[in-house]
Amino acid sequence: MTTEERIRRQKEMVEMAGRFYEKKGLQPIAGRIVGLLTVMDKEQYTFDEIVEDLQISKSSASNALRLLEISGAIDYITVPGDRKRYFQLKKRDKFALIDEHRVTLTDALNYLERTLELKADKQSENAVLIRDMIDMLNFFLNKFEELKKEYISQK
Amino acid sequence: MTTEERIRRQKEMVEMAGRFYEKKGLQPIAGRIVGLLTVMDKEQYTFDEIVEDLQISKSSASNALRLLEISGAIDYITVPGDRKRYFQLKKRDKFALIDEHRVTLTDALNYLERTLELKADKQSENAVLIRDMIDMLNFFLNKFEELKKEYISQK
DNA sequence: CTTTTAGTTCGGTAAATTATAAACTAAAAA
DNA sequence: TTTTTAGTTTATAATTTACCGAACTAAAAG
Repeated sequence: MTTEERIRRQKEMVEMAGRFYEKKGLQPIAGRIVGLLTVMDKEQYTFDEIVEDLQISKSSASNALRLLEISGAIDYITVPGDRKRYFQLKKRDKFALIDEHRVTLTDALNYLERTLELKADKQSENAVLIRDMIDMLNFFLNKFEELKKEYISQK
Repeated sequence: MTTEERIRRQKEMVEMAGRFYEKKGLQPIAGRIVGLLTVMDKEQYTFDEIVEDLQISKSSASNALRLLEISGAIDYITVPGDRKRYFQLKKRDKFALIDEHRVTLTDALNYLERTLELKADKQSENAVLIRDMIDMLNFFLNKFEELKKEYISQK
């Protein structure tokens, strides 16, 4: 693969990544920024480079960058004697992705438990289904921690 | 807890459930409908009951119900000699919730694999992080199936 | 044949979201 | 001191989403 070919494909991938992050609730421009910082070989981008590469306005960039920093997706470094910020993907624990899912499942578990409590007839079809799901969620959530340990020790 | 107290709390719970499903991408009214069918003791609702209970227009109800049926969240039964549809939560496999997460994680895995392939320097910080995440996702996704089997056999 | 029932479809609108341009600011450079 | 840099803020435009009312329809009931 030539360098130009690689860069072309990477730019396509930034778009795909953007849509991927949009589905997770990011606004389009924020998604593209995360895509850019994840997919391209360059790992630090200045404000102006982001504006230029994604062809967006400075205000959109400013807004999205602020949001992404608050939410912990990105951060930036500075170099002494250089006023620019160099934005980069926040180096997260590799378990972060899995842990997010664990949180979502825990939320679901809480919602289902509170719902079951309020059922007049705990033997109704829905109540039984809810109880089954609660039971299964508990099983999986407990195993999560075990799996993490197993994974770490195996390395 | 008196019956009125229970119903009052259940109605509060329908709101909470609605917001819960909104976060999953459902529009507000669709979320409330799923909440209603999940939380309340009544397990089948007619079109008019939904319109009445949630205080929404017929068109909003029609729209949301169509969407929810297409997406497989609800279905309805009919009774011979009765033109009404009785909407209910689709009785899904209790693993459905877990399986959805598996699909999401698989999507993430694909995205990361395609991204890693395009990296010029596979030893760059991001590339190494991406490889670690891919490795861990593979580990967890494989264990998922094992866990399902373990859960089923233990019952 | 007319009326009622059980919704569906269409057109419009209000509200929310997303993005922009332009004015502004604080710090550094000239 | 003036100018430039590196953004931020503000006001607004454009787009999208969510919802409603009203007209409509197909089947059943009267």
